[in-house]
Amino acid sequence: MRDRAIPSNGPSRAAASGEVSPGGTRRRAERLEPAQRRRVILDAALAVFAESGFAAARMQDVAARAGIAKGTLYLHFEDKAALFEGLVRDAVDPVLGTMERELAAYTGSTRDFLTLLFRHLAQEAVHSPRRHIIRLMLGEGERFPALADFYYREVVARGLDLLRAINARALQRGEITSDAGLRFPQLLVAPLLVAAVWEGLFRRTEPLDVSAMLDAHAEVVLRGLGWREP
Amino acid sequence: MRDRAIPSNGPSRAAASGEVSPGGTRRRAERLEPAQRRRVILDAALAVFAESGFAAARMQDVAARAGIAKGTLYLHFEDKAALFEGLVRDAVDPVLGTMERELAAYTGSTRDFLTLLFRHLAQEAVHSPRRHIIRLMLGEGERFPALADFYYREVVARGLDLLRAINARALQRGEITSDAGLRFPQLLVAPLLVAAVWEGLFRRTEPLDVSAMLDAHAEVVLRGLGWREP
Amino acid sequence: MRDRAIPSNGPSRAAASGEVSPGGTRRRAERLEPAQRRRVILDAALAVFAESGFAAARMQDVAARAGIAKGTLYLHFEDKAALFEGLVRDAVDPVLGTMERELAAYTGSTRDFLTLLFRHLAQEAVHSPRRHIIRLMLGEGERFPALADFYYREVVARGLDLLRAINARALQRGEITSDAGLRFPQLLVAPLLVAAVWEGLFRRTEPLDVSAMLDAHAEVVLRGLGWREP
Amino acid sequence: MRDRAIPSNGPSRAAASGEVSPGGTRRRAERLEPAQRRRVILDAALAVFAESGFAAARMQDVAARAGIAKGTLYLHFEDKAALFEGLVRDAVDPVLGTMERELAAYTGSTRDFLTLLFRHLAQEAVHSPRRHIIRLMLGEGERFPALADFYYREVVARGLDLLRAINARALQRGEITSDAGLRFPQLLVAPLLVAAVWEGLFRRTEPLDVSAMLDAHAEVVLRGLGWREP
DNA sequence: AATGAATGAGACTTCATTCAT
DNA sequence: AATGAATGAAGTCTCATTCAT
Repeated sequence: MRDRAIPSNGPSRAAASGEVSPGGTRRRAERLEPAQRRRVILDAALAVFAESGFAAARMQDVAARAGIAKGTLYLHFEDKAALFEGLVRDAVDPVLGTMERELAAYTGSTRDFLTLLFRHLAQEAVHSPRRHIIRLMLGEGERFPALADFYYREVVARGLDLLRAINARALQRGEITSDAGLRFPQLLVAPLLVAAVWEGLFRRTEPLDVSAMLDAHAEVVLRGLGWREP
Repeated sequence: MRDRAIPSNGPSRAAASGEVSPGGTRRRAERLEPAQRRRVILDAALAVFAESGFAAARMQDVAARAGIAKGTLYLHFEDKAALFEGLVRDAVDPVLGTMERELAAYTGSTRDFLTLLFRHLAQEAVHSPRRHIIRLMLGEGERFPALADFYYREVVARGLDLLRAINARALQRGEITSDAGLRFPQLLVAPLLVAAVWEGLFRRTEPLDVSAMLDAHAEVVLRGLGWREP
Repeated sequence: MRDRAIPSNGPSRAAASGEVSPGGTRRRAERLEPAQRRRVILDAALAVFAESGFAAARMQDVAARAGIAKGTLYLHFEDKAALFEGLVRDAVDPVLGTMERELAAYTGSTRDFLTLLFRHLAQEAVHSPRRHIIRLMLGEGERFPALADFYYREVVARGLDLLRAINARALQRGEITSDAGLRFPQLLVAPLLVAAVWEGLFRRTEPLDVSAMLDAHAEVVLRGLGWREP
Repeated sequence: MRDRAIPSNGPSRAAASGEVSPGGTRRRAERLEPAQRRRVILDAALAVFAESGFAAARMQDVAARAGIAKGTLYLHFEDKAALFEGLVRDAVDPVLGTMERELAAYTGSTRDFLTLLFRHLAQEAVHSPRRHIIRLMLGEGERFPALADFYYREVVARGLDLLRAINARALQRGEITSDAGLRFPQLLVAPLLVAAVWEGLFRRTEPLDVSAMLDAHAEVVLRGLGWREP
């Protein structure tokens, strides 16, 4: 067995009798708009890659979960790596764009905006189905440099830019005094990474109240940046 | 079909007799104490698993890097999963124990101790060869729940306890006023996780000055906790 | 270590494109109905297992003899053991059913019926391709208890029941006087086992005239059971 | 796994933790007379080969059961095949020699001698540790032609000769009238083969009263050969 | 477009055999 | 002589990918 140290709980393959009966009962899947079919496949792929990681994920399982035949996958994606890339690229989310636009329009206090942002990002990093993307990047990113680059550009850099903009405005408005968040915007989102990782690894052992932690973080970091009620 | 009444799958004569085949001159590795051999294997395994992740790592590569034959691996580890577990378990480090003892003996300011701690942990998480362990846990941990548990107990829980102790003492001494770090010690180490991940994924795209970031973090978080020079 | 981010282990281009490599011209086998393919595989498996026994048989050889690739075997049988079981189960033959029906319809003398039965069984045990099944069961049966059970139920028990019925009828008709064959029907077929084994082991050293032996057996055993011409 | 369809109940190899600790506690075995050591090894080998057949038997298990190290085996036997051959050759038993001598000296009735012979052979074929040799020959004989020859010469031919001698004398004495046993002495021992096989395969499913069967056989076959109380 | 049987490279693991101690 | 760590060929089984239908 290749690597089934922890057996996946996907569809079991072993007929009890040891005889394998090929030719399942699946009917020919109905023709779908390519874009819709792509959507279905990517959703299935996210689930399977999230459960197994890249190398251990089986194309067969992706196909099964998408309700199509193995061969059909290859009509939409060149190969497994392309599917993985497609998955990550596709999951890059409108959240950032939304927040960028909201920031531009926002007139309220930075404290409130930050609270809003954390809530959005926690949603994204801890509860959305896309939360798995983060773990996948952590685990496989080093072996997909092009993908890490892409992810950096599309997600990380934009996110950090957004945070810098927030900091810059807060400084300019006199809400905070420290430029630490301008120099290292990572400090503002670091707890989100902790939350994402924790949910993946230690949730069962020791649950974490993510919201409370993020509230505490907001409080600490704002005070730490020299927050002064405007 | 060739006669297989007397199969011979022992070491090939050519290899055994010391002939040199072009491109592969490996001799029989010298006999080693089991503990030493184990050490050699684990070092090799760390390198290979770090580079490839669990599923994509090849036992063959581990063996080659350890300078031994494939079969020898299995004299020391039941299978690939056991090797991986052995790797993680073995890498649990004295750093925490050291810091725990140092904290007990430390009489200086919490600020200084925190600075010291960050420097130690950054060393561990960003520069030590064991830094890969963190990424491996991030990537594979969900598929090795027993290992995640172990890692939680031996590393995470102890680390968080240490941080709680630091916070409690600082509060008691009147150095800080907020109990946020007592409730969520994760906030103190979150940037270390960021650093570890960044080095793995984005180092090439956008280097990060980890020391400077950690200094900024210390400054922000201490102020955020209500730091007052004692 | 070579880059394995995008491993390729699909069919090699050379093979897929129909190039001919010297010494191995195998083309992709034509698609077959699962039942037909199964038949082909089992025939090949019988040959290979018969030649080598279970442990020494190679799946590769079964595949080659079936004219398919290794992997195809596993589309039809879970593993090697399942293939072996399928082989034995499948070989359970209509001979017994036929004889059971013939006995019910037979009105001639028991002597004649027994002669007929021996001829049939000798065919089965010494000349049919299924003769190997017997030796396989002898050699491997102890390591496949479920299979031994199955074989007992489907072949041995039914065969002995048939022999008991023959004995009972002969007694009732007054053709014989001894109930030894009723109590130990095994005695009637024991020479068939000898024949099967002899052909496998000593044929080359010392050929055995199976027909003559069975004729002698019929003569001796009938007289021994108290045969009296009806 | 090579073929562990039915796991041997030999010493388990899997440490629960997955870590393998080489360097057992076995002390260096005391020096033994080569002949004695050979004896110990062959006894161990019989047990292991009987349980697993040739291909699936492990030299390691033989060594362990003999209480010696793997390497030591090779001081006494060239290789695995030689060990197997040694096993079979060595197990050729004095029973035949004894019976040959007893026949020469025997003055009683053939019926009594036959009863005695059956009892001896049943002991050999069903209860002695050497009973496994028969199954081994059945299972592996075809792949060890030299061994099958040897076995034929040393056991089968001699046994059949003995039976022919018995028949010849009985005919000459007028105890029987048929020469069927002279032409096919196999008929006399066929039930022993059945007994040996039955014990190996069907004992658990359906026990067989071997003694009673052999008594019935003696009765039937003697009567069948035209037995007349002398 | 969709299917899924067929393919075969390759990974893990086993174990007969060797040989330095 | 005895040992057992070391070796590596070989075997089973997996699964990404292809292609005839």
